Formats: sequence, C-alpha cells, structure tokens
Amino acid sequence: MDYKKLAELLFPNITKTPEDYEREYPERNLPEGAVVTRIGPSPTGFVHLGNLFNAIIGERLAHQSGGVIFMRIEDTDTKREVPGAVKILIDAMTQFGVFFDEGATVDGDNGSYGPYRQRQRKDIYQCFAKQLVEKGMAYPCFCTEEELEQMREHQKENKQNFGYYGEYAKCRDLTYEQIEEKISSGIPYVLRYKSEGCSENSVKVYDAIKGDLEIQENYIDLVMLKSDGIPTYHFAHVIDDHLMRTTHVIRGEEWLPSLPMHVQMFDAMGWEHPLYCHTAQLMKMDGTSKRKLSKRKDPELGLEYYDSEGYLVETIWNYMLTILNSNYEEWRMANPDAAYTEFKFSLEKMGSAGVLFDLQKLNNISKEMIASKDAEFIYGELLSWAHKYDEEFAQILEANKDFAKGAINVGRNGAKPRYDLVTWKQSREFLSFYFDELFKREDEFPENVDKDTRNTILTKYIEGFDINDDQETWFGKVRAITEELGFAVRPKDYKKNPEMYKGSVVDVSNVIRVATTGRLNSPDLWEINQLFGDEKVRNRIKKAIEK
RNA sequence: GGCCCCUUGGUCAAGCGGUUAAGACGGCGCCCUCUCAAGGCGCAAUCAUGGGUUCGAUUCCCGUAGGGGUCACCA
Repeated sequence: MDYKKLAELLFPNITKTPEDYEREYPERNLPEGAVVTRIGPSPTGFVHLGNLFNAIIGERLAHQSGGVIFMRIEDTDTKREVPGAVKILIDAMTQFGVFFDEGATVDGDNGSYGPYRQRQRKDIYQCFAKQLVEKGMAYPCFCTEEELEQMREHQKENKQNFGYYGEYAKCRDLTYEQIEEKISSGIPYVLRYKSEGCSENSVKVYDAIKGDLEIQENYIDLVMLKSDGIPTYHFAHVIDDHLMRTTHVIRGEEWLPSLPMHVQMFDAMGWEHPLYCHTAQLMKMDGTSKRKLSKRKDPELGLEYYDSEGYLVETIWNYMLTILNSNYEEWRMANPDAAYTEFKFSLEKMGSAGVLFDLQKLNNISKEMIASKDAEFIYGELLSWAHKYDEEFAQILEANKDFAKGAINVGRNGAKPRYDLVTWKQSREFLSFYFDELFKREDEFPENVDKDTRNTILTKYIEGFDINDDQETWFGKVRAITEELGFAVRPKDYKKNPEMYKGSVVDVSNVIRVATTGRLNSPDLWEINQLFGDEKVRNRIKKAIEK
C-alpha cells in the first residue's frame, strides 16, 4: 500500500506540514517550573462544580508558578453545543474568581497559541492526521453504525472485549483501490488510529495525583477524526496539548480508562506527554451509598445554585481548597486573614478518593467568612444578591440603608460577634423582622403565659419603656415586671419550685421578644430596641397587645 | 462481562513499620445565659476483610469484598 498516495487521497487540501505548526507554536518562554494548564469545557451551557473544582486546581498551579492557564473550548460535538454557552462559561468562571491568561473569549481569542475553539482547528488536526496516514499508522473506516452495533452485540454474546480491534477491525486491511472506490461513491468514513498495542502488555504512567499507574496497553483502533473531519476528544487532546505546550493536564478521573489511548498517541506522534493529574470525583450521599453528583438530580452541582443561595466567592474557594488540599484547613487556622493566594497549593496533598460534597462544612465556612466582614461589605453583597434574586428586598435595603447596616451589625460589636448569617438567601429571612414591610409574627407567644397576663406584661413594659435606658436599667425594668406578676426572676428558682411561680423571667422576656421581633429567638433585645428607636419599639408592642 | 480507580469515625481527613490513631464539620452532654447565635469544657465515633512479609502492621505485598468509573463518529 502506498500510504503517501492514500494520504493525498484523504487530505488533498492539506498543504501545511507538522513542522509548520511546530514553528508557529514554539515552546513557551516561561520560568523554570512554570505550569501551563487549561480547562477544556464543552459548551453545553451547564457549568458545574466539577468545572470549578478543576479550574481552581489549574488556576493555583499556574499562577503560583508564574505559568499560564488558558481556556480552550472543546466544541467538537456539534450536537451538544448550546448557543451562548461560551459566554455562560466565561461569565461563570469570572464570577467565581477564575481568570484566564489566554484562551477563548466571548467574541474571539486572546493569546498566540490559538485558535482556542477546537472546531476552528480542523486543519491543524487534519495535518497531523495526514502525517499519520502517510506513516501507515491511521486508516479510513467505512463501517456503519449498524455494523458497529452488531459487532458489539457479537462481542457481548461471546464475552469478548468490546471495541474495534483485531479481527473486528474490518477496514484495517482495505486496499487502496477499495478505499478509493468507496470514497468516490461518497460513502462516509472516519479515520482510525492503527493500534499496535496488545491487551497483554501494560504501560506505566505517572499521575501527579494518583501516583504510579500500571495500565493495560491500548489495543483499540480509536476514532481520530469523525466523518465530518472533526477530531474526537482523544485526538484533539493530544494535538492541542502538545501544540499549546500544556505541561499539566488536569481532568476528572473518568478519563483514566482512556489514558492508554492518549499515551499511545503521544508516543505515535513522537511527543512527550504532559503530566497527568486525574482528580477524584465529587460525590454525594444518596441514601446509604455514595454516588457521583448528577446533573439531573442534584441542583447543587450547578454553579448557579451557589449564586442563588448567596455564597461569597471567597467562601467557595476556601471550601474547595480545604477539600482539595488536606493541609489547607490547618494553614487557614494559622493564617486567618491571609489571602488564599498565599497558600502553597500542591498536587501531593490532594486526595485520590472521591470526595463527598459537604454542605454543612460549606455553611460553616460561609458563616465564619461573613462574620469576619464588616457591615458595609455585607450590606453591599447582600444588596447585589437581592437585586438579582429578590427585588422587593433590594428595594427595602436601599430605602433603609443605614438601618439595614445597623441590623446587620446587631450583636457583632463585641469580642464574640454573632454568627447569624450563613448565606444571603438565609440572611434575607433572618433579617426580615427588622423591617416593617417584612415583619410578621412567626412564633407563638409562650404557652404558659395566658392572654391577660401577656397583655399586662406588654402594657407595663411599654409604660416603663425609655429608649435612653442603658442595657442594665432596661432589663431591670423587665425584672421588676417579672417579680410583680409572680414570675421568678431567676430561672433556676422556677426550675426548682415551679409550683411557686407562674413562670420565669424567660417567659416574660420571651413575651416581649415575640412582640418586638415576632420570634422566640433573636439577638439581644436591648440592642434591637436601640436600632429601632422609641416609636418603632412602641408600635410593635402596641400591635401585639390584643383587646 | 473486560479494564481501571478508590477504601482510617456520619463527613473532610492527619498518619507514610512501633502513636493514648491528630485536627475540622456535624452529633451529644455540661457550663455561661432573659431566648437564640457565638464562646468554654467534655463525650461518643474510624483503620472493609482474609492471608502473608516482619520481633511488630493502619502503614509493605497478594487475594476477597464493597464503592466508583469506563468500554461512542460525547466530552
């Protein structure tokens, strides 16, 4: 077989040579040890946690080493492409704090190793494919979907390994004449790599996360180019990451099974493969077993979820870094105020087992993060969240700017600040009672205080109320009412001798609390009163007194 | 079914041949306390399993089980 002739038949329009591209995309001029990596999302319009997970690893690795991270759009599957997905992708990454040095942008490219959209790289792939055909290492395959389906059925029945290989690789030994005839009669074909591998052999590959891997050699004649001339992931990965001079390939471990194909292809091209970093999958508890997070079942897989719940980007990063690097949490405790960029991220500290996504832990980090911010900042973030998700609340926040900041700050001035706010969505609920527009009685008055007594408490309270009282004086008055009405001033006394009292100061203050805040649980009442001012306090109490 | 990856408390995990097997989240209890949040103190809870190697295995090797992934002209 004259492979040169076959190559010309298959790729008559390809005139550039691999050498041309090697010259066009030279080695990068970067400092020693600089990491070049990328994220390669498909433009499906859905940006999930896994994308962010891997992007964060890449971002840290690249930027802490003086390297480069770029975005390459893997749009080889036209069927799955969603219009506008690139913008969604870039916006999401930007929003979550991942910035790229080069790569695809909304309306083009930025960088000298492009194009960064794989469909635009068709000629490049074909050039290298042509070279492989010339060397007799790739061949056209005319098998139809039905034939392949039958092949799989047959293999299944006979308990053989699935795939296009050996005796099943029917198109492998087609003559030039046969190929020419099929092509001239317009039969579609794919280009397959002619694998010389054998399932008996194994190859060793070092993975920066998993360690030494011993994997079965690839013996399948994988598809390099689909019938439309666009490459499959496998071929595109090899060509792109070589030409774009990627040093680290960070991707999910679902790629592990095809790793043999990739190293085989790199060998075939005569190139060194990049350092592979296969990350563990994000899991979720489902009943009693762990499972991979699923796009359909788990809303928290979509990045959109974290935005709508209202988490700080910083919180997400802190959580991600704690599950990504086992020593991050320790470092964070030692350096509570340091920026995460000061942490030295390392691949060695990454776990290789699947990680269960822990919302409680995330919330804990979020709580602490918000507690460390000042009211001005919190107000700003809360407001921009509200503009996006709850315009009514946004209007209220804007109309009561200083009051809102005061509400945020209740209980946060002392040495032990409150940790009330977890997410913006939750904050909206938590803070709602401060605002008359949103105020409503959410909890019932204490049951052991009858209606008349309750009204008496509230009436006496409002009679003696003076906004200028300091906290001690104010509570002294509550105590006085407590005593006067036959309640125990000290809760312990009531506990010891419940028959001697109607209740305790707890009940009395809870009556006042529910009247003031609509809730049985609230931050310090005196502080709330100070924020409210005389009129508002009196109004709330008056409204609570039932005739 | 083949192949591959993974396995320390409920969760994230430290450990890298000899430890009372860290720490964090969560849970529980106590303290503080007018409620809640926070805080302080404490408690419970882990080496999947069987065989080796070794004076000694959570740690090294092999098997088994369990979990996960993957076997497309999807990535």
